[in-house]
Amino acid sequence: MSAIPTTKRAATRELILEHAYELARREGLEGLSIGSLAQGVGMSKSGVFAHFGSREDLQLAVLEAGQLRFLQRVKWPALKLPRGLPRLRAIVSHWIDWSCEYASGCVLLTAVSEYDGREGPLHDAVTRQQSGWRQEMCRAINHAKENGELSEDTDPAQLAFEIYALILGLHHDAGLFGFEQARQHTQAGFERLLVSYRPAPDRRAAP
Amino acid sequence: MSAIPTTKRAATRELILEHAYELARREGLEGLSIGSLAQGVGMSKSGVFAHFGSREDLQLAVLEAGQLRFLQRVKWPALKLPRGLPRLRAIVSHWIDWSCEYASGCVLLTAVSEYDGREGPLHDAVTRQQSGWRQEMCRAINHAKENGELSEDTDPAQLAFEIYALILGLHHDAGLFGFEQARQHTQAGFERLLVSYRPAPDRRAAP
DNA sequence: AAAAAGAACGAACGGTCGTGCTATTTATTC
DNA sequence: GAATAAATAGCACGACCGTTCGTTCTTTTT
Repeated sequence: MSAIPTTKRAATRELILEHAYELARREGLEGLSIGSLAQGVGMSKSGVFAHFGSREDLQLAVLEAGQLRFLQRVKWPALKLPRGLPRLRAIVSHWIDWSCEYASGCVLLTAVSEYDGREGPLHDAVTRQQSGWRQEMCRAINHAKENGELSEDTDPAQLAFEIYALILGLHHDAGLFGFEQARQHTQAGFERLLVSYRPAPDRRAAP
Repeated sequence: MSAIPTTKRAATRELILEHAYELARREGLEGLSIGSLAQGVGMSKSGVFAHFGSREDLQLAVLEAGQLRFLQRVKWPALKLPRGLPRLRAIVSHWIDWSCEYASGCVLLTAVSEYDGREGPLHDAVTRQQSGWRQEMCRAINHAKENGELSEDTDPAQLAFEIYALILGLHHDAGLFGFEQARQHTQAGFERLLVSYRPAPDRRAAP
């Protein structure tokens, strides 16, 4: 999944992070405890602890691991498609798949609500992560706009917000009311957005 | 804020719940600890504890208190307006105000992400709460539809989902990127939704 | 084979948690 | 004002938390 570990140390660190990521998906980064993590990987608490200088560093590492997974599941495959609407559609499509992969518990999203009110390294990391991704969404939207696939007066930040909102709705509803319905609402909402932002047809060419 | 307490017991219970609600807004229902709550109200842990048979019952009480506050801030004022689009607009407007009231930390929303993966009384209460509110949204949308203020092929559940998603986006962005921008995006998104669901104009009357 | 380095263990610390118990104080009722 | 009931305090328990420290076992280097 990532680079081949060179040292034994890096290998077990990777193993720990894998378990930690799964644990954090269920319990959140705040609910991630070293004790249960150690039990999960079959090590002692201190053995796990030694790989990260502190719990906070462990949480930061898990956050980063989560971002890596997200990017390689959502962003990278979309980069193969041409800029503009196809790539934007791919991003949203992969994003929906990613969100549906497991019923509930996206580490990155949970981290937002866990740390947006506090301060510290984790808050900073989450903020950096989120604004970075939002920026990428804006870029993808801008490409589509430049291609003439979205209306000229499209506000990229506004559309990015609306897309993000749909994904949040997906997470919300999937956990509460079930998957399929949530997925359909999200997809329908996205299509509706695209219609809403569709460029005005050329006056002369209207059917 | 609520009914006048008759007994001393009910009075201090109310007082505790007020503090607990504020605490849960910052820490979530899972982060709500009896120790810090007791310190907040100036009582002993056991004194506070005695008012609720268990921590779980305390959490349930806080959840209910949160819902009461939400309804009387968002729903009840909107009931004064006529059914249909005016009332729907009022609901969303009050909802946005409610969401912006404090930077971050809506007990009801936080509770969703805290309990949608687990099971137990809290999960059940949250689910009941959320599906109840969604149903109310659908009813308000249906009124507007019956008034001819929304397109005849409006899917109430779909629109309710999209409105809810916008509010989730508001919470998300407000905590991360600041209030004003988030509020504007939310309001603009809602207006865009209304345009998108506007009923088709009478063929003969088009300007 | 001897020596140095690295990784994991196990026990323990101080702290906080929720939750029972038993007093003691406070309010209500006669 | 005394008697009774309710409300709160105080204390202790066991569990879990993150963290530290010294030891042991394994691996690599000399």
